[in-house]
Amino acid sequence: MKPKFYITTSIFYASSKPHVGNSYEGVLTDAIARYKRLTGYDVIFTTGTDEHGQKVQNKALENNVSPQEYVDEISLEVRRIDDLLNVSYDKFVRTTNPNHKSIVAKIFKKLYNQGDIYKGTYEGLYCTPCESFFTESQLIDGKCPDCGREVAPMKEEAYFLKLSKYNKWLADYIESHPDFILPEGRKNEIMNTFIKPGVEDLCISRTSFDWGVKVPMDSKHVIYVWLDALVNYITFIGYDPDGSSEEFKRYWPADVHIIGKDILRFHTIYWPVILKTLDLPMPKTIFGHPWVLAADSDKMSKSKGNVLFADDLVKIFGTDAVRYYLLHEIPYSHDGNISYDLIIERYNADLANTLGNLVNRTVNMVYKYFDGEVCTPKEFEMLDKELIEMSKHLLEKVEAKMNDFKIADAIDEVFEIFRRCNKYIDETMPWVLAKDESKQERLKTVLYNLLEAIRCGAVVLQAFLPETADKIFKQLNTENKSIDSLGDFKGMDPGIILNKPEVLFARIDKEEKLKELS
RNA sequence: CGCGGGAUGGAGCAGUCCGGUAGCUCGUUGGGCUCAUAACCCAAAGGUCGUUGGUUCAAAUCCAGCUCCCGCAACCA
Repeated sequence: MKPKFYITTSIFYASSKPHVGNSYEGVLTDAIARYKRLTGYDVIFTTGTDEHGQKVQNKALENNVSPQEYVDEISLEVRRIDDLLNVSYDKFVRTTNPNHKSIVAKIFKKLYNQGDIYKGTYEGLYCTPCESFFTESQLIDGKCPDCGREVAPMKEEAYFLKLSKYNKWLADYIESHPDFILPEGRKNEIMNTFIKPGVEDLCISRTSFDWGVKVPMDSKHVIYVWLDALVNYITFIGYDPDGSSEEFKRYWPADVHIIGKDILRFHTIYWPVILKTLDLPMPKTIFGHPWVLAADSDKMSKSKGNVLFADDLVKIFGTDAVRYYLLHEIPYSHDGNISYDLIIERYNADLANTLGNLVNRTVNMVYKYFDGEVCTPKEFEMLDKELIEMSKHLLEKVEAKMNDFKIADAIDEVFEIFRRCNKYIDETMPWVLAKDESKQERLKTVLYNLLEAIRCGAVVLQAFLPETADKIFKQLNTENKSIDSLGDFKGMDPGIILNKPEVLFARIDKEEKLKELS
């Protein structure tokens, strides 16, 4: 039986359309999921939308639609963009799902019954017209930040999760599991900022709005959205306090939650405590990825007018170009930039020149010299060794990078092969061999080596640029796409006729394109 | 003194833990080649590694101070 691998994105908060920075998470997670499938894992990959809460309710009101109609639309949009990016999720979860809601209520009740949730009083500064509590630090000139009116101290009944009780346990757990929070810098941040100072009990009910899961037996309270959202990781694979599904038993705990660095706190403090109270094992890793910022290193925001949307980028550059940019150009642990200018640079240099042109010139030569036929290689030389060895050992290099979540470096290992191929062509000069009748066998071997090296690269590329990998296989006219075919450098079958060369990535005239886009 | 991250040739990054010729991709310039998408290959120019001081035979790397940038410090998710 295949080993299992459960991977998730966070679920996107359905208050507005996701920009390319938000979509990044899906692509990043998808690359890992595809890689794991490719390397023999039984993968389950979930993503989705988080649809309750005050902000959603307000947005719906602004748009004159019901909250449900509002989230239906956003959720559909999120899924449409994920699909456009070839994000290969197995389940698209939505927190408005009835089963999910009923399990959330059950969980709440269970924790209440066992004393991990208790009824207490919330004290804060309250603005009556706005029906909202604020903290001291949120106030503007001591007044309500929304309407500017006076606020008054108020008390209200509320439910709390006993975080404080688990503070020590959590600190120990994080310290003794170095891979629990990655990258390491994030772990330190969480420990120093929140856990070492000590966490207070968390208020997990709200009364100022009603778009959410009702607290069982106390229906004027709505369950805090984060509790609702976090448990999606277990409810959608069949967790039930009264008896979980086989699926749940097989896949939980998650192998990795891929989330944005901004919500690390919720995933590394609240989530582990919730799991602990449910007596469930912890996810193996929580990976906090960086942000994708606009070119000037600014956060994308409507007011700044620097928002890029993934679907627009796909229209202009194609799915794999966008995937490539996101996967290869965003650094491992700190924020990266994106702009038309930068995308075009990467597109031309890596996708069009290094990869596209390589495939094109190689297939062309096979046509020109042997009518497209793949010939049996018979005359190897020392010169071939480096290329062959690189191809044979590609997987182990990629594997090492992937295990550290260094996706960009993993892709680069693949492109290293393509760069080596281009160099190999110069070294062997097939066009010179072609003119010499006595060098035909050598020429066949050179071309075979090139085709096979490209095929090896394409096999791994399936994890990152699935569409492009398929196009390459099609030109090579091979179905030999499995990871097992990488070991012996014999994956191309002699005798087959390649398909006619097709341009994978047409070069973009940068000036012209930028002009067109502005 | 709130906590943390960052500052490396024109751009984006690696190297910093375990001091010892500053590396990669791109861009620029020159050359080569002609199978190919003005592509590919080779070479060169370009950095006193934010700043000041310290330790050392030797510091991008260790230590201390300083400057600038960015996150976090919300009962919004």
